[in-house]
Amino acid sequence: MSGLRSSQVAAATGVNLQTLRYYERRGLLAEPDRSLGGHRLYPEHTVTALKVIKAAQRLGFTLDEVADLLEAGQHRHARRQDAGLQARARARLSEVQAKIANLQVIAGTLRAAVDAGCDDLVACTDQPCCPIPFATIAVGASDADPR
Amino acid sequence: MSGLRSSQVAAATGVNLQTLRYYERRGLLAEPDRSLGGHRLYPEHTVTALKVIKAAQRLGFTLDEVADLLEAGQHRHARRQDAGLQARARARLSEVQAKIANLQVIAGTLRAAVDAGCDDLVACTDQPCCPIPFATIAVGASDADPR
DNA sequence: TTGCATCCGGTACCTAGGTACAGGCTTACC
DNA sequence: GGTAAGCCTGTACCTAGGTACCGGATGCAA
Repeated sequence: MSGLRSSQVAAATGVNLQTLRYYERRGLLAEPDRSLGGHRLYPEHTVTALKVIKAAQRLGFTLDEVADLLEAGQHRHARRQDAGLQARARARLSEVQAKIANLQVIAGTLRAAVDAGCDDLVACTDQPCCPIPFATIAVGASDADPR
Repeated sequence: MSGLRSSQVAAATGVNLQTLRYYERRGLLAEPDRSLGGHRLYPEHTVTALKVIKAAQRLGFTLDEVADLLEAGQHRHARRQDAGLQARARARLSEVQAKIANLQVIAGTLRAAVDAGCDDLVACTDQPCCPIPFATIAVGASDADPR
């Protein structure tokens, strides 16, 4: 009985060895078979699974969401209405679009600050000669992920 | 001798009371005067300062950067070449633009996934009939803030 | 002066996604 | 069989930006 050793999987995917175990704890990776001595022996498709996980992360899904999506893919029947990749992708898409819109507002403000030549946050805020309303700017348009 | 009590400042700015002390520890707020019993008495302009801090945060600056910017605004001479608001705003602007570009790639991919009707991450990855290359998608275009 | 709301400092905890370390066992190769 | 590399579990730590809790002190009004 054979399989990939954890360092091989790590090397093949660029994922840290500790992270592999972390994903296992989080339920993203199935528990692999073990050697007689207790060492993990991964099946080949684990490499694919990790690539999928990383791709989904790059699309902005959290690890919890990725776990749900993988789960939903397994037993397709008896799953919640909005658990499918379709619905999640649509929801995620509108989040990403909202984020883009926020960032465009922010970019516009930064450009204005540069163009106006402001060089002191507090002075600009106190005096109305500065065109940038620092005290009230872009409320609710946080750069941070709002999820 | 008077001034605003911490709860008044908190209420006026929507900032948590603990956060006020946190900002003081981080050097974002000057240490205020105290009552005889040791209670903080804030000057009026602290409210403005907090609004500025929150605005700068919304523009995507970290608290460390905000502290630097406030510092730089105080003693304008003898400061580093790139410490000014101008330079920082320019740098931040290009970061924001890069982030927008990344998100646009991600949005495009999500749209493709929705249009193609994929509903199973792993199946889509294994079979080449799916137009979405989950295993190789948008490498380096993480949604996470790359700073 | 009593009573209650507020504030104090210090410390611990939270999210998200990992990463590192310690001490001991296993595997592989010569 | 020896030995070095690799792997095991468990636990602690990291970033960033806060938030919560505790026991005790203070402020203020009646």
